[in-house]
Amino acid sequence: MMSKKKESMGRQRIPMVKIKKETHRQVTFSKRRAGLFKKASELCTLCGAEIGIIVYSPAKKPFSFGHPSVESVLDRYLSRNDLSLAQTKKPQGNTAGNCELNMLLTQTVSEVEEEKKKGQAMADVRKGNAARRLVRNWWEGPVDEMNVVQLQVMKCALEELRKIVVSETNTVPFKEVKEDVFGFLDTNKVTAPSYMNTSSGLSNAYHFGYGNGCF
Amino acid sequence: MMSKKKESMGRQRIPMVKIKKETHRQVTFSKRRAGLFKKASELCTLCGAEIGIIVYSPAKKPFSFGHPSVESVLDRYLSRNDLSLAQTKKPQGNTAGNCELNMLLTQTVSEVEEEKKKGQAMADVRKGNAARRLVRNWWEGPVDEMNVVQLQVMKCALEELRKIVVSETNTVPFKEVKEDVFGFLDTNKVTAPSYMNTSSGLSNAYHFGYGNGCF
DNA sequence: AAGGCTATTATTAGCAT
DNA sequence: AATGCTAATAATAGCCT
Repeated sequence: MMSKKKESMGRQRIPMVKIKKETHRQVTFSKRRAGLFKKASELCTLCGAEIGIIVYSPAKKPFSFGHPSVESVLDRYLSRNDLSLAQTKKPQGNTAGNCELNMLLTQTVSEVEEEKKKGQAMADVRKGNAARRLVRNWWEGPVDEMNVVQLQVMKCALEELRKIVVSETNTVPFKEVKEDVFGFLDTNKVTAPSYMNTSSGLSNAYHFGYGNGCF
Repeated sequence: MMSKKKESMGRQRIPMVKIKKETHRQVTFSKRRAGLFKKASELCTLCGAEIGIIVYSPAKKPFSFGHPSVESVLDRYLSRNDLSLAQTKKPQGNTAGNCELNMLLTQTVSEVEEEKKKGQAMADVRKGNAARRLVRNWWEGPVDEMNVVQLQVMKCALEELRKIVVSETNTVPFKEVKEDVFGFLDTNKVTAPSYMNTSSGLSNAYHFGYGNGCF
């Protein structure tokens, strides 16, 4: 009598490696992309978060999700409200400061690595800064190209920054930071450190790198 | 013998609305953010996708995920390096241009609508320009959202401006200085990289809006 | 390729630490 | 705030249509 053994074999566990079969990969991409966006949507609703997601399919087609809009989120991210280094760091006290510095350095290293790969060292040499910025502002240019007013403002900003640096330095044990930061160079991760917070030079976001073993 | 009824009541279904309890919301945010990033990571691995995610917590803290890096993905998105645009649309010739214009207008309208909702008409009125720039800077936001450092810098800048107004108007081409330094009072001058000028609704990504009913 | 359909695996809500 | 636990819900792999 008809107990067909199984209507389907149901969900099967799959190995976390790139799916080889082209068609299969495409299907999985569509389904999981939808799932990802749904998760994002729920996070927005439940927690009042603002999220921007950009996905490039294996075929290089772009997909995006945004709340309240992709632009508003990118906007905020790119304009680095982060002279706010202070804002995010302050509340935590020194342990957090340690972590934050660690993240900042880690991210910088990551950026450097990527820039090297892309062979775009040119733009960086000018500043003696390996990490190129997506968004450039007048104060990022050569000092000798600034006008008097800009220089004044810059001076003021630097003084404020110095205050922060000094106070941070007093509370953060450098040795520990150094170890933490360079520790990840030992791993063979290509793109990013493990599931760790990193603060990018571009807006001090807590950044989460990609990696198969990370999750 | 003590079969404790339940070790836990297990996962409970929760309504898809903003979680009211602050602490609870924070916990959920952390857990689900991790889940979201994991999903993204898996999508990268399984399908070879490139993904950039930016999340702002309810407390406005930024978090990001990126593969190969947030910057590379945003960069591509913003500059519309995406081949799909050129590939699928270019061949069409002027119909494509038409489409692009349409998208630009649509995007602009969306932005205006959003600005209105957010009650930030100010920035637009100031310019008498409906189309807001993608990239904004911290000093363009409400003063009460600035942190101490930002306020200090802003104060400096304003003082410099005052000096100019008071004593240098006659000798210094005010207009020029103003545009250079206080570009933040006129976003036209600030920051926008060349590729931002290009029209179109910001890359023709397939976009998925936020909404409870969407998923 | 885009939607259903389960049987399974994966994620996570509520608690406890 | 972060981690561990467990029962329950949610996502989805493999098939079909």
